[in-house]
Amino acid sequence: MHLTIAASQSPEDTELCILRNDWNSVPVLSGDIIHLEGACNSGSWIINGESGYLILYPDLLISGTTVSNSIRCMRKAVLSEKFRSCESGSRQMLVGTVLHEIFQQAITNNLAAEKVQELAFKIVYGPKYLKELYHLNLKQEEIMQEIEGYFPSFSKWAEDYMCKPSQDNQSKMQLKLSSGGKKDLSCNIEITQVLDIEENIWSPRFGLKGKLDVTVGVKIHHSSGTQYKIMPLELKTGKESNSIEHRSQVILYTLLSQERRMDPEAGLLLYLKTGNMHTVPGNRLDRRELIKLRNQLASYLVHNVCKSAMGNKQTQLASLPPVINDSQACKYCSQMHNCVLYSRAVEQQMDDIIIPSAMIPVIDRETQHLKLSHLQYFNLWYLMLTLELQAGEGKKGYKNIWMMPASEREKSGDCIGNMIRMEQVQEVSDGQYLHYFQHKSGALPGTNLLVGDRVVVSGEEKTLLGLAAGYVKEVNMTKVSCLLDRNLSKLPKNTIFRLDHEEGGFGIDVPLGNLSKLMENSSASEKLRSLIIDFRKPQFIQHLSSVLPPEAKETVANILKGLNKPQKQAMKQVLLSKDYTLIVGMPGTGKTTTICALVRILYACGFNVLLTSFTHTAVDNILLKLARFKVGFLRLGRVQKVHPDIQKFTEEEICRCKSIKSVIHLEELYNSQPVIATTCMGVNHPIFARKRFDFCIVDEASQISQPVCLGPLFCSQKFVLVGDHQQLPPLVQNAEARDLGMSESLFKRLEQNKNAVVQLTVQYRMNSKIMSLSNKLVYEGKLECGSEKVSKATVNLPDLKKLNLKLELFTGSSETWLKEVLEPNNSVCFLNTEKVPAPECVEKGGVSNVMEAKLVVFLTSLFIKAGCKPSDIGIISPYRHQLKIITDLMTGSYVNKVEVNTVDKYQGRDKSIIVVSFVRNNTDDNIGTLLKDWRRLNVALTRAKHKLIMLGCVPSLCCYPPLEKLLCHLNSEALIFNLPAGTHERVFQCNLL
DNA sequence: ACTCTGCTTAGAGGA
Repeated sequence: MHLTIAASQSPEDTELCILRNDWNSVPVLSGDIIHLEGACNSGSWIINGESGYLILYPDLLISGTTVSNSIRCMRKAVLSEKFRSCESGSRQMLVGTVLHEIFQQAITNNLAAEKVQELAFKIVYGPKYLKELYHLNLKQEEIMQEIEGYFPSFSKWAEDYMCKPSQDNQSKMQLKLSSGGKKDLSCNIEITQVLDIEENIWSPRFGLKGKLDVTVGVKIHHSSGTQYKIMPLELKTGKESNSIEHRSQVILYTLLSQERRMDPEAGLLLYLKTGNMHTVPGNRLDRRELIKLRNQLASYLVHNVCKSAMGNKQTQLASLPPVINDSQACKYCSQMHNCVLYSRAVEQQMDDIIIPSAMIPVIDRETQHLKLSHLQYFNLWYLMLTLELQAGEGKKGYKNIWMMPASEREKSGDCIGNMIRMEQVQEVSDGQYLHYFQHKSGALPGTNLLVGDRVVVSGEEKTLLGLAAGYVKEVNMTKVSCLLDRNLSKLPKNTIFRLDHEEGGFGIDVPLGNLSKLMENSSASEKLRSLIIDFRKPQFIQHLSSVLPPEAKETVANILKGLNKPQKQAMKQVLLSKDYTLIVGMPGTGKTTTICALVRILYACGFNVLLTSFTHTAVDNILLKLARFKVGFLRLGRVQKVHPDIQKFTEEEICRCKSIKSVIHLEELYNSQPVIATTCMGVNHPIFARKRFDFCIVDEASQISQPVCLGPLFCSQKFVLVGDHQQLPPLVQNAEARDLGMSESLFKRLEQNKNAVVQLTVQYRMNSKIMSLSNKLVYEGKLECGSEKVSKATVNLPDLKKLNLKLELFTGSSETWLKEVLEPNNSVCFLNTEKVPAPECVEKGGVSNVMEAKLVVFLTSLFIKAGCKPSDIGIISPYRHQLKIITDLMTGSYVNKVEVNTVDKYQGRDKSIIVVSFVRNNTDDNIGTLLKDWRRLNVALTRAKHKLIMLGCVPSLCCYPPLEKLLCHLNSEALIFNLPAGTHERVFQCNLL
């Protein structure tokens, strides 16, 4: 096969690459990116059996284990990459992990029998593995007992291979390195140095990544002489199989090692059960076959969708590697469920799929519990998630770490280069090392890096890629501190580092895992399938008396006293539900209060509750309120992301304070509270593998995509979704996925079952004039004010008179609109910028409107002058760019305490005064999609309590149907004020006040 | 046609 290749974009600079022997099976297509290893002679490369490698999509790093697992079944290897969360651990795996750690620590410190015993005790009875032990329902004693059997082999191995071993102890080691003597195979191996533990290597050269158990310095004594090599040492705790898979893993590590140092030419494979060690030469032949395997894997992982043949250009899911014909291997396969599911739901819809005949009955049997509707649901959501993942991958900069120099990446704020390590590295807890970094030249460059962000630490030198990963603990003007997973203190003092912000790296793991779980043959999944996919009518019981325990009646009655009518109705509906309830929380109707009351009532009735939402903020919002009552709760999730006042309720903090070190105590903690709170993504926590809940409450459910929302529902009898589909839906980036319906939340989907819906209509936020806008446009008049006080409330501007006098002095009577805008009784006004003029500016990545921004800042400053607290004012706009301009205008002035944010971010929040900048202003039909969404407009209109001021160009905005409706209404109410031409010029003068 | 939040993520072993 001949390839025309180019190292640059210019078409003249081409070379020829000839693929010989079976290299021509590489699934390479025109336009693909490849990396070549080998020699180039006068513009042509020859890759054949003897020399050269072709690496397909080298920037896709595939792990060593994934490649070696693909030897037996490539389909499984691909599925395991996609359905990561479906790979649940086992007792043997945990034993393996623990033994790895013991050996790794022992080999670096001391392999003496009593020291190993001591170390093992410390590790097994320490806090590190408690969660996994709980997950598997194992006792620490069991693990201890099992691992003790390995220790004699540790000593045996140490005697055989460390500290000048005698020849006779070793059972005939054989190893020949190309760089060594002639036919001298038998040798004696001596480990002289332990250089690293769990060394993390990313190799964009071979398209591989991996973590090396141990990196050792080895002396190879042949009769003809001695050689020294730095080699990977791979540990295995299972049967001494010396299998192809194990050996392949080591061979791949010999490739990875080349990223950091000379070719080791071989690696070592140590079976800890027996203490026997095998040499694994990194032969050209084996390396070549493994790289070809990796290329195939890469091709499958990259091409996960294809355009349908039907000419309608619709994207559809691509087929996976074929099903293998080995029912024995499939019997125990951890991906069996996903394998047959994909075959039935996706591949059997295609024409050209061949399945080994022996496997057909297996696939049928394993999927017989699924109806066509279920398979279609799986297919559609898998496709949409895949499309959306691709949209995200375009932006995420994980490969930028090696593709872009730090200096260039710094410009986007996602990287800081030229860093040096300072002070000591502190081991905060096991596997967490606190590092301090300082810029070589003193001050840090501007950066987006925030506390709690994920970072990857690399050396600026190419050989030190991906040294460690962790979280930012602190950033200030001169230094950054990070909690990293590896201790970097052994590197030379003058090593120069770069810290890269790891964005987006998170895939579609959780939603895909949930989707897979929904298709399982279990009663919980079956119930959810019938409710969610087949729209089975939710059931309700008749009488409260059967759920309400007599002893709880008084408490419940007391809680109900504090609620309004629709809220009470919601409580009743939830208690009566057998399946689910949907609570529509219209703006300002006290969703948080309602959820809080609901939790208290459920607790009083003796139920346990799982409380979730998509974001940490939403979860903590409820907990902040709940903390005032006598309902105990446990908050799961990373402390850094949790609200400071809630941190003391997190698992991590409690475990730290009580220094919990036994599974029994951990289990006690998990069972101690009636309420568990976490984000929807947190459902992979071990607690959910064992605990069941009576109710699950999901807040902001209308903003969560279906497969994500599904997660917490599996471990609960009944669920309550709280949301408002008239507000913003889940964010979907990929247009095709959006068109296929990906932004439909579970809340929206289930809302068609009217009998499950309760609406909260009494609101306490907006005064009647502001409320009436969204009441007219969206809620069909259902909203009502909670009280006369709410209805009549206006903004408090103590210094308004003084300000008005000053304004008159400066502007005379020319700006009458100004007085109207400031007047507290004018709760709603729209300022038409048509005549000003205030044109928009469309740049790549955003839309903005400087003139509008200036007006916004001017108005804001007037309100502050009139005596309004900056924290009572909010500025919102649909466009991020506009916010940036507004913020920049305000920096350094007294206005800068005002919160400026997007409409999307303001959902769920409110302020006394809200200023909305609509931005759009052009004469051509250039229309964005943001303003076409009436839900976004609804959110914008319902954030203000007392005063809502909108700015925009009326004729331009009339292109957007939702805004046209709004403007028409405002016009009929005479709430639109036309700004006279040249307003801005006079505005500048006023700004000098 | 620009709205953004979730995440320890390579390997632990079994047939």
